[in-house]
Amino acid sequence: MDNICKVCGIKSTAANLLSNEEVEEMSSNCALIPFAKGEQVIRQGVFSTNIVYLRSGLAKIHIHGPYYEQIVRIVKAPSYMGLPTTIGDKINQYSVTVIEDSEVCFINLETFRSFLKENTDFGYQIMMELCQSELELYQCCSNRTQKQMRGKIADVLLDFADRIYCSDTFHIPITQEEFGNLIDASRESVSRVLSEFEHDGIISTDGRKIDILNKKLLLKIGENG
Amino acid sequence: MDNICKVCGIKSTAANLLSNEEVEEMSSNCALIPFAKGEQVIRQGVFSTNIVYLRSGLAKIHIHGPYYEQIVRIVKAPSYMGLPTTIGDKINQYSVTVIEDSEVCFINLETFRSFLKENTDFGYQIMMELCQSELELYQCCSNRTQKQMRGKIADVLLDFADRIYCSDTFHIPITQEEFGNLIDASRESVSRVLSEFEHDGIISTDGRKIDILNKKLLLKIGENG
DNA sequence: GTATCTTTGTGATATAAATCACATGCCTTT
DNA sequence: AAAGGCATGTGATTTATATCACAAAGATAC
Repeated sequence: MDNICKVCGIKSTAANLLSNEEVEEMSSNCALIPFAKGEQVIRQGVFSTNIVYLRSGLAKIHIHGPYYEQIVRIVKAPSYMGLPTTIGDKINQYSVTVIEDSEVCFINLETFRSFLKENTDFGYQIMMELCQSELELYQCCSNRTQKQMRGKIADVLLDFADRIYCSDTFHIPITQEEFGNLIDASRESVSRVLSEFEHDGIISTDGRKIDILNKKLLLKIGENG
Repeated sequence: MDNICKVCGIKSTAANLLSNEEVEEMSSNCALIPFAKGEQVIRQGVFSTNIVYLRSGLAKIHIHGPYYEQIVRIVKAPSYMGLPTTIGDKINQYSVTVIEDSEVCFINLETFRSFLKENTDFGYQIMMELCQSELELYQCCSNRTQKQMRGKIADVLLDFADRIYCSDTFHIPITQEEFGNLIDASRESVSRVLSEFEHDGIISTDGRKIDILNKKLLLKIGENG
């Protein structure tokens, strides 16, 4: 059996705390699988059977709402996906779908659990990551509801530029419909505000391609709601 | 030194997994303090220095938003408060204020950390609780934005009845202004919908006292948004 | 017990954003 | 290359809810 995890250059911070024997054990209980844009990795409502690690690519976390499928957030690799729903609850409480071609590692849940129980450094690191993502959710909660559309759209554009693509020129990886579901707005409103931003010289667009021209103003719009 | 934690009848599930020696150590590094309604236990923006355990009472978790202080959720004792912001980040990312007279245990952070590192059962249990609260936040996120006022108000009333007070008759522990901040609505709208519910015979009110008369209908309003 | 502040109730008006409607553009499939 | 389907742009209209305004009722302080 080849020890694929050992040679993997993009292991998680937690996995780097595992011993050689543990890495080997992980390797034997882990599968690296390519996912094409649009394929679903975790499905809300079904049993969770594996830990999911997004090795490369980009994914959206989404959840059934009363009216539409709400996109809660967009996660960039490398990152575990859905830890709380996998280790905390038997049934997935939300879905994860890849929005760019990605690589996903499926790690056997029992193997992962045994690391948690036996390697306290590993457990501690995973716990820190859970804490971090919970804190981000709190932020999410208050921004989502108090800001108005222009502010929320500005925030998302800045998030793409700064966190996801690390460039002021990028390609929006979701449709305007999904963009709306991410910020709780209608597709039409997203389109209108984007046009408005372009008209005001804040961005330039070419299809899904976005160029941020006046970042300072965009930041200000984001702050003021 | 008296071992107050040993005789405490409402220890957390995690604390019940500690050894006698550990309980004794916790006892020596822990203070039980009464809090009066309205007093703040955790303040956003300052250093976190202790683990906070709400032993009895009721508290609200709130966070600065761009326009108002958003109440994220209401937590009933017994429960740890603000674990992610205490162990995950040095600076509190949100505030916790007691909304009924309560008892709070402050546990030394380093003591708690040492339990996490040395007692894997304890650590595992804390991790499960973190997972659980993160999942609740996801739910929060989608309900908060997709439902309209009547639905959100119905949900909160049902939550008070079923989770918080376990009775269809109860006293609302927050002002209508705060009620609004919890569901992202204006104070006036809350007042209006409550009047409406009373007029429709769904609830009866006497000041802050609420009696749920038609729970089935309330559930339906909550579901339909 | 009176005065002051806070909380609540309710009408009138304003407004952000949804919805509806339809045109246009773009990708994919054959 | 044509056809069909999905994604986008933009105007007109509707609607839920905020905001404004003020009165009444409770709570708290003096």
